[in-house]
Amino acid sequence: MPPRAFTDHDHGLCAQAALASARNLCARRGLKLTPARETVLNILLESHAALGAYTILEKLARAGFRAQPPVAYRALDFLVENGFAHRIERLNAFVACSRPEQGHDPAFMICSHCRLVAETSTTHGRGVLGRTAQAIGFEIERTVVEVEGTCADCLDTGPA
Amino acid sequence: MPPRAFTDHDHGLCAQAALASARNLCARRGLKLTPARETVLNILLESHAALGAYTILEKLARAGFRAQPPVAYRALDFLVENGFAHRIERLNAFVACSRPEQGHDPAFMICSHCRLVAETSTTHGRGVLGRTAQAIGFEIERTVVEVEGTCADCLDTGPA
DNA sequence: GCAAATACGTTATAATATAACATTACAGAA
DNA sequence: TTCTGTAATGTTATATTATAACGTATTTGC
Repeated sequence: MPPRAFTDHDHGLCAQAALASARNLCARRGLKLTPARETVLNILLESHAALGAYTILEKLARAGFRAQPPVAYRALDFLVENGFAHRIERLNAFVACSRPEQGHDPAFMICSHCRLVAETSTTHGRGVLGRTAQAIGFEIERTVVEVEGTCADCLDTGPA
Repeated sequence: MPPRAFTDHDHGLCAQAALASARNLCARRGLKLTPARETVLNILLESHAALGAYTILEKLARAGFRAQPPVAYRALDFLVENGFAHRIERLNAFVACSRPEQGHDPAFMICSHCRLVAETSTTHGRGVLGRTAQAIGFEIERTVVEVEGTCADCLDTGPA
C-alpha cells in the first residue's frame, strides 16, 4: 500500500474516511470522541502535514475552544493512544493516522521541506532488529521508524 | 555485532576506546575536540544511558565550566554532526556513539526503565522502506530507528 | 601583523510539555 | 431518581527542552 501523502489523491475523501473510521471505532470500543477530540482530529486531517501542539492549539482557539495547552495535549493523548493519530518524534509534532483500522507498527517518511508526512508500515520488530533484541533478551514494546528526506515535489520545485 | 549497552563488558575500556577514537578522527579530519566538547563526550561516555541536555549541563558545571545552555548544545551539536554522539529523538536526549569509526545508519534499543540505550545498525534505507521511497521519488537523507522496550535486566529485577 | 573563520560567553526568550487541583458531565447502581 | 464514581474539562502555574542574538576571544591562513 503506497503512502498517500506524497501521491495524488482526493484529500477530501481521505479525511472524510478517516473521520468516519474514527467515529466507528470509537462507537465499537465505547470510546468517547468528544467535541475537542473530534475537532483536533479534524485539524490534523486537514492535510498530511505534521502539526505542533501549539499550532493545533491556535486552530482550536479559532474554532471556539478555550485554548490552554492541556486541552490540546489531552485530545492528542487520546488520539494517539487509540491509534487515530501519531506522534512524530523527530518533529515533536502530530499527524492523523492514515489507517486507523489496522493495528500497526507505523513508519513515516518526513519531507523536511514541506513537513508532509507519509505513513507506511514497518516490519522492524520482526526483522534484524527483532532478532538482535531476542538474542539479548530485550522486549520490544514500540518501534519508532521515521525517515527524513525530500519528497518528489520538493525535489522538483527547489532542490536546496 | 551485538550492542554493548545491554551485555556485560568492561565499560572503562569501552569509554576509553571511544574517546581515543574520537581524538583520532578529529586529528585526522582537522576537527577541534576542545575542552568543552571533550568533557561533554566524557560525560556521555560515563554510561550507555541517554542524558538530557540539562543533565549534561549540570555535570559540565560540576566540572568547572560555565553552564549556560548554549554551551551544552553547541558541544552536542559538534559531537552529533561528527558522529561521536547521537540524539535519541524519542527521549530528547543524547548518547555517545558506540562506533564512531563507521559511517552508519544507527538504530537504537531504548530501555524505558533504566534509560540505557544500545546502538546497533539498520539497513532501513535499503529495505522495504527504501523501495517505497524510491517508488514515489522520495530521497532519504536520514533515518531514525528507535525501538523502545525493556532490557533483560529490568525484566528480571522488576517486570512492571 | 591582519583578516577571516571558528569557538566561546552571556542574556534573554522561544517552543514544547506537564503537574496539580477545581469543576462539570455522565453512566450505572441503588 | 438521586446517588456516586469515573471520565472529561477548565484553569493556573511551571517544568523541560532549545535557540536567537550579539559581543568577545582565539586560532588560522595569508
